Amino acid sequence: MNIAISNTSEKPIYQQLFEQISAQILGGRLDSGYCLPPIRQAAQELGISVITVKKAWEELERSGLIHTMTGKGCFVAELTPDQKLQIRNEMILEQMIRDVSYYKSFDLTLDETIEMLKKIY
Amino acid sequence: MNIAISNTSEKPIYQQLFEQISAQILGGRLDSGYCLPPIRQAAQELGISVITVKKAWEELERSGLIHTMTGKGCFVAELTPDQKLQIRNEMILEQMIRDVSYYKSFDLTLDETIEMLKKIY
Amino acid sequence: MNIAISNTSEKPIYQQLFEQISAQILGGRLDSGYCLPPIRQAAQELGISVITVKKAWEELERSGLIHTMTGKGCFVAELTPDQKLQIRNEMILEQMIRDVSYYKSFDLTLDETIEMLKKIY
Amino acid sequence: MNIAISNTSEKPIYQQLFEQISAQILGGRLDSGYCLPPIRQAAQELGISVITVKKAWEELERSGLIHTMTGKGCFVAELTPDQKLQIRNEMILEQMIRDVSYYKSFDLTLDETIEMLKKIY
DNA sequence: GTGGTCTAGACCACG
DNA sequence: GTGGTCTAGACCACC
Repeated sequence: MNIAISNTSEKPIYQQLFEQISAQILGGRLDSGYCLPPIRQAAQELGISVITVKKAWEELERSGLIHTMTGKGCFVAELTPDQKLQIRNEMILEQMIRDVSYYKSFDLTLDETIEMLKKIY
Repeated sequence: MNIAISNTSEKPIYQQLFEQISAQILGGRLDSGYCLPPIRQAAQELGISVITVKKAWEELERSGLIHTMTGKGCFVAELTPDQKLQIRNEMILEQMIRDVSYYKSFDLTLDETIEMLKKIY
Repeated sequence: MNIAISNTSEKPIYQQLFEQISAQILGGRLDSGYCLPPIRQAAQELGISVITVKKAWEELERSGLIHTMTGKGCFVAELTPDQKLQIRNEMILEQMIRDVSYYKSFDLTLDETIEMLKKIY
Repeated sequence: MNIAISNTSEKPIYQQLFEQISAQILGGRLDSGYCLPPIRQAAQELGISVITVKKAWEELERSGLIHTMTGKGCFVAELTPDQKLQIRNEMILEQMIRDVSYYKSFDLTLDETIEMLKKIY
């Protein structure tokens, strides 16, 4: 549970959780078959509500990244590296399309965008 | 009022308004001194609530892009091209920093980011 | 809101809600653009919790049957009769596949199944 | 013990066990007087918990399909073919009534139901 | 022990 | 007014 929750962020807590765990699974930092901590334990460790954790877990399951076995726990899904890469790229692409439409509304060119990106990275 | 409002977007309407007008001002499509339409008229034209328009106007004023003169209307602020460019870049940078932190959480490298951007643009 | 909730049923309340409203939308008894009652009102009318209603509404949105507009309400999605028919058949088919696998485990033949169905209908 | 347990299924494991053994008994694949394996052995073979097996056995006994003789084991009950057929049909009918009520909620006619069934079988 | 459901009630953002 | 999020706490089913 290497998770950082920001209460001040504009992003809902459950979404922060979802994104960070997604990234860990898709990046191979959480292996297939790994058992996530019980929602009550995770909630306590992170200092948030059980329900908030559950909501994040539900999103993960809906995305096919974990699999819940009632009474046993929640396990990281069995995904091939290819599948992981594809899901990762879809998630990023979906977000990036929104980002680019914002940049474009300011007439930001591709070159300008790349230049700014280089500074930030 | 060349504005496109999407009811299905996840973005709040007032923010869509704010972003589009900001972009028009900073891109020179709305000249300094131009008088924005009265909020009631704008609301009617766009088919949205007066309160929503007012909120967008307030945000614009807070950003220094327009200036409200009670009883007369809202006018685009007098800004030099340099000032406009600077505000524009700040707005974009602020957003891009958030975007990049999202990409990074998926271990997306700068090169990968640029490659995906090129496809989207 | 022509809904019947059974507290004794083994089915979760939110799922009963989801299924019944799905059926009403797909069957044309709730027209496109119709505004569902506010979740608080629906909860009160049905004598259940706001959260339970919300969960059902979320499932409906996830299935593309309704569209939520924060601050305005939840509206039945614009779907062509063809789209409705397709979604309906998919929902039924998904369930029927499970049903059939149960029948088959008892060596129930297609003819026997049809015969029993005729009696029940 | 020709049993297939699915951990990914939404159905509880004990119920999967119950249904499959019921079907085997009622279909004559498990003869009257046959001694079921000890729950510990069954649990080990299937890779599930002893408690889960015990719960399935209890359900089977409650349905009159097996008979437990403490210290000796669990034996398939003595049932005439007619009795078996009747119990089988009751079990199926009970389920099918629920299934049909679901189909009917979508205004699925008997003919449509039969047509879809034929495709699935 | 685990997750699944339902409850009541609070606070915030949006229109 | 609307929905969106988060909270605490209860009860149940499953393992």
